[in-house]
Formats: sequence, structure tokens, C-alpha cells
Amino acid sequence: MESSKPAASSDLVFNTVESLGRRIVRGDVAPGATLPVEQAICDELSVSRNVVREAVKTLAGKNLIRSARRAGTIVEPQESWNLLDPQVITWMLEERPTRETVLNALSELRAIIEPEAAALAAKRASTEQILKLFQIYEQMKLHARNPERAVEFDVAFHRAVLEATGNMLLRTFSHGFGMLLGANFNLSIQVNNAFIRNLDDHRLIAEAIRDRDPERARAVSQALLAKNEADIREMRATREQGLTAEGALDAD
Amino acid sequence: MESSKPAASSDLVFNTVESLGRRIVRGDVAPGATLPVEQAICDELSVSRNVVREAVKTLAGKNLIRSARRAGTIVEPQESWNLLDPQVITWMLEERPTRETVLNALSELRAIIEPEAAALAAKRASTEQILKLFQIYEQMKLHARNPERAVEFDVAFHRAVLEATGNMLLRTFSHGFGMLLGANFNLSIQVNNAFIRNLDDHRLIAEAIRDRDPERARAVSQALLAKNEADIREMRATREQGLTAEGALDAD
DNA sequence: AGGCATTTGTGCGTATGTATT
DNA sequence: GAATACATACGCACAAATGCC
Repeated sequence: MESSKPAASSDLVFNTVESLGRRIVRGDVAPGATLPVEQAICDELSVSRNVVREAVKTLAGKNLIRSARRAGTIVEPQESWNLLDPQVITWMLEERPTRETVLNALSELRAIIEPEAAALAAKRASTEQILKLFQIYEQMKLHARNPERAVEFDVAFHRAVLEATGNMLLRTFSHGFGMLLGANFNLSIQVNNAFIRNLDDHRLIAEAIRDRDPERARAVSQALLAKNEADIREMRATREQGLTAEGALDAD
Repeated sequence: MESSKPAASSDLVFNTVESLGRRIVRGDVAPGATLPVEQAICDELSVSRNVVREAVKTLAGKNLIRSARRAGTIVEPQESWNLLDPQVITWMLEERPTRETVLNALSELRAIIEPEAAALAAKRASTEQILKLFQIYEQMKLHARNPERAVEFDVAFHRAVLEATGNMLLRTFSHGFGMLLGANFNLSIQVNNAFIRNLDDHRLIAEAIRDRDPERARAVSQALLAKNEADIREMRATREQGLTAEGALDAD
């Protein structure tokens, strides 16, 4: 089979990318500043210069850095970063301050995109895509009491809607979007029964799309988002006084 | 001085990225298929393996390809591609069929995002950002008779609105979005006086944002988009019978 | 203004692991 | 199981650019 996890433990380039990428996203080296020179990175991570160079090119491909001959490799301003890249998103979600910022931005973006995506999907989804929506919904229902699995299918549902729009750009969003949604849901489902409460809305969305009813699809999607935002707000409020739970998110 | 054009003519890695990237985006090598083996690319482009390897990593950083140990470097499915990456967009716009697809997708996406972005900007734009909107508008007016320059400022205006939303993710879109808009505008302004006709709407958007009137900002933005779509439709219709003009878009 | 030192860019040879044949 | 082909990994040497003195 195919390892969907891109990292073997001794993929030197990958590990170097992760190490450097995290530093940049975390802000250890600010936009405009330069990374350590290649040789220094080689020494620190005990890898050859070629490995570092390939790692640097990988990050440059994500527009996180840009290297110039004598000046070193400098960090690009954040607005150049590819914030929909799964790896970049992972890094952003690992640090508390950036995670908050990204997830807030996500809430707004969802409110903008998802209802319209649902409406578009209602106009254009293929029968296969509609079927898939219902299948995912069934899986959600099946795992309703198992938050981890449930979130996975919840994300899949929203991605499937984006894909059903038939819009190339919207479809592209679905990857990065999915990762962000995962983080978002992991927050919101901590609210009592939030997931089960929202289950019906997912069915309603699927049905509206099946019935080719864009208006209803949009409306239900908006309703779902409103609840989600309320859950997030409640969760935040709870956490501010209680400051409980939350672990298991540090990687490395 | 900073060269915003990233390519010196003898930046081997860059040129290799461009060459391979174009092939992939153009569909010369389909998703799922593998690129020629490294040595073959080295021979063809007369570069060393290091150069090819770094180029491959760059493209992998954009999620266009993924290299597996024995299998070669295989092209990722299109929905994995980073379609907001300026380079990727450039490549997509160079070929007629993909250009049509992307620009169509863009029209839809604009209709979804821009009115809401304008509304958000009306709520949150800083005075500097508002000022900038008006400055850009003045430039648009100034160059109204010079399509090339005008398009440039038109794009800048729409990007400035996205940036004024204060939303991290929306801001990220502004780069790739801008390039797409440029291509879009270059089409739509071929319609008689389209640019001058739309000039007022840009002012109205800026004013609505200045007046902190989200509803009006949204409405005017929608009106502008509707006109733009009509222009594009007209342009396409004209072109189908006449099949005139259009040159100067082939690179390399 | 000119040379020098630093830093990335490029080329090549080779070793190693792994999956296919 | 051995041979093979491909990709990863490493090290060294030189080229080219550019900021600094």
C-alpha cells in the first residue's frame, strides 16, 4: 500500500523541512530576517549541505522563504505564505497564538464560502457525489459517540461539499480547509453533545443538495455554521475560567 | 534594488522548475504518471542531478508532484496542486484550455468572496487601508485610457480590499487572486469602455468601506461583478464568431 | 572605487537502501 | 534469492554574485 504519511523517520530532507518550517511559522526567525547559513544548519542537524538545500527549495516552493546569493535565505512576509498547504497549516496549528488567529480567520472564511459552496453543489453535484455525501453522513452517525472518528467524517463531509461544487479553485481549498476544519471541530465538539446536535444539519444539507435546492442548501449550511460558532464561543468562555483539558497536540 | 522577477536567465534550478512545472500543468505528463527519470531530465536540460533534485523539491513543495523511492516522481492529482501559487497560476494561464477553466472558476469564486470581503473591509479597514483604496482609485482614473496600466491598478484595488479585511486567509488569497484577476481584466476590458464604465463602482466600494457601511459595500461589489461577468460573456460571444485579436501570451 | 570574504549556486562521483524483476 | 534500476544521501570542489571594508 501507499504510506499517506510522507515521513519515514529517516527522511533527512523531510525532517529538515519540518524543523526549518516550524521555526519560520513559529516566528523564531521573523519575516525579512535570514535563516542561519547553510553550513550552520548542516552542523546543527547533522545533515549534508545537499539535504539542507533541498529542504530550502521545498520551503521556497511554499513561498515561505527566498534565497539570494550573498544575502542568505530570507523569510518572506506572511501574506506570501501558502496558508492552504497542509504542512504549513500543521505548523500553524501547533503554536497557540497562531492557532487562534488561523482558526478565527477560518470561521470567517467558512461563513463566506461554505453556504455558497453548498448552493453550488446543489446545482451541480453528480449523483456519485451526492451518494458520497449520504455515505459520509451515515459514517458520521455511526461514529457519533466516538469523537475522534466522528471529526474525521465531519471533515470529509465538508470537503465533499466543496468538491461537489465542480469548481476547480474551491476544490483546491478542500485539502487545507479540511485540516483546519479538523482543528476547529476538535475544539467545538468538546461542547456537550455538539456533534450529535449538528448531525441533523448535515443530513439536511445532503438532502437539499440531492433535491437540487440551492436556497435550502445555503440556509441549512448557514444554520450549521452559526451553531458551530456558538459552540466555539462557549468553549472559549469555558476555557478562560476553567482552563482545563487540552493536551496531546505537541508534536515532535 | 530588488528584482521582483525571480528569474535570472541562468538560474538553472528556476528554469528547470519552470520547464517541469509547465509540462505538468499543461498535462504533458498526467496526474498519476511519472516524470522522466532524473538522469533523463539532466541530459535533456543539460543540468546536473542536484539541480533537477532541487527543482523537483520545489515542485513537491507546491504539491504538484511527489517522489517515491523506487517508483519515480509521480504527478499529484490536480486538486492537490496549490492553485493560488503565482507560478502555478502563470503556468495555468498560459494554455488555452486550462485558462478557460481557471478563469471560469475564478468568476464564481469572486462572486462568493469579494462582496463579503468588501463587507468585512467596511467593518475593519484601518484608515491607512481606506486611504490606500482611494489612492489606487485615483490611479485607476488617471490611467483610464491606458488599459495595461489600468488593469494593474484595478487588480491592486481588489487586492487592497482583500487585505483590508484583516483576515489572514483572505489576505493570503490576494496574491494568487491578483494574478488571476489580471488575466480576467485583460479579457473584460476589451469590451468597449468597460473599464471606464466600471470606474464609478470602484469609487462606490471605497466610499462604502470608508463610511463603514457593510451592506452597501457588499451590494456595490456585487453590482461590479455582475457587470464584469456580462462583459466576459460578451467578449466570449464576440470572439466565437470573430476570432480576432489575442496575442502575446505565450511565454518561453 | 576596488578587492575580498562570505554565501548561495552548480557539478560530479559515489555509497546505500529498497522495491521490482 | 540475486540482480537491477531508481531514488536518497553525502562530500567535496569550484563558480558566481554581492555586501562590506
